Amino acid sequence: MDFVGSVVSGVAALTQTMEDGRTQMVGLLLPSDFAGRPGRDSAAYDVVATTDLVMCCFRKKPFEKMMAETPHIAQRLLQMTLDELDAAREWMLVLGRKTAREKIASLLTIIARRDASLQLHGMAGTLKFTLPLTREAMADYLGLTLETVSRQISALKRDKVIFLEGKRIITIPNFTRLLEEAGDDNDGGMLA
Amino acid sequence: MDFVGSVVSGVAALTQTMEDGRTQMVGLLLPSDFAGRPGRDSAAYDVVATTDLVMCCFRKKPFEKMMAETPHIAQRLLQMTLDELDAAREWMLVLGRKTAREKIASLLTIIARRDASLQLHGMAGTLKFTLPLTREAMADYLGLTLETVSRQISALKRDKVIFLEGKRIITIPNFTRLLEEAGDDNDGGMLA
DNA sequence: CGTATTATTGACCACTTTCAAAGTGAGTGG
DNA sequence: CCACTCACTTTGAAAGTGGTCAATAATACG
Repeated sequence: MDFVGSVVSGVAALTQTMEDGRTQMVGLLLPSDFAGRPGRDSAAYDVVATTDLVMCCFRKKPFEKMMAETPHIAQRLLQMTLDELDAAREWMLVLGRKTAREKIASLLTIIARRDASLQLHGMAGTLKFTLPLTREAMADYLGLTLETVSRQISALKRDKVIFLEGKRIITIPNFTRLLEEAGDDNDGGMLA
Repeated sequence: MDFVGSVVSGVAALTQTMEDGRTQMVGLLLPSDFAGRPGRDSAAYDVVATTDLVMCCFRKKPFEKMMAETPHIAQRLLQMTLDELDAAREWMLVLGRKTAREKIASLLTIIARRDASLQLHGMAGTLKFTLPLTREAMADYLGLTLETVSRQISALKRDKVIFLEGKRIITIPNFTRLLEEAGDDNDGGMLA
């Protein structure tokens, strides 16, 4: 990886894989997210696009030079890295302590929020968005099997927490209900 | 949290807790680790000492001032944060995809490595160290119950991967064997 | 259309959890 | 000094969640 850059549209995944093939997604790059590690040469993870993807890239060397010259940029980058760290740690709670159903609900919550902020509309009323991940990618993100993902999505549909059009388009009639299902009773004041 | 600082001796844990009491450790602060988030006021997690703890602290305000004036420090901090991010992501693989036995072995691996680098000896031959965590703290780190932790430690002992003196002092006769048990067949060149 | 990929569903099984009981050990006070 | 207590740990049996294997269905694509 000789580049750094940020996602313009589409979705990419950072994944780690064990020798026997078990894989875990360790980061999800949605539009506006930054990728790459200034000051590092090692590519610690695999980065794979899960949809068509447009990124805005810079060669790493000039970018690092700019960083050294502009303290403000290093500061900004530190803030973004701290945000990523927060996201990773929140995800550790999901992976370690939530049930399969809660995991699915948590993922939908994240995607819904990101989509809402991108579309510049709030979280009130019904939300509708396209899942940018296959069931398998969701499973890799959640530490589940794709069968379990499928079953839990069916269960959430049966319980009317979500509605599906086709396999990818999801409607959420009541976001608060989804948050409850995620075990995140607290809505974090994001209902704005 | 009006301080930042680094651990001199002892161990502290960063934990996140759900309303119903389920808790997940999201970071382990061992000697030489840094704690605190320059530029942030929110304390996103609980920080609890799990042993007697000595830290070297700075008030956050003057520290941030120093950071703004000394670009080198911001750079260093970014590197440390990237390291933490790597550690968090490695842990996501553990939480999401490893079995209980592999999880225990992975944790022992980390503690053994940290202890070795602190004691300034390599990973060859037999290693011996004190577990700085209760079974419950280990369970919270690994996303398991304390009973499962206890059972798996007993199993590793039965299989002679580890030896115990009392409940806290662990001897590892063959580190490579432990790595295999952790599912990390690759030793990362740390055998030095 | 036919083939390949992705998704759903079912039956069965394994691993981890839950609930419960008993064991260990350090520290305290009689 | 010993018995008592409390926290921590170990162990067992039963139950449950998610995994595995397998068949079927839906969708995309040539």
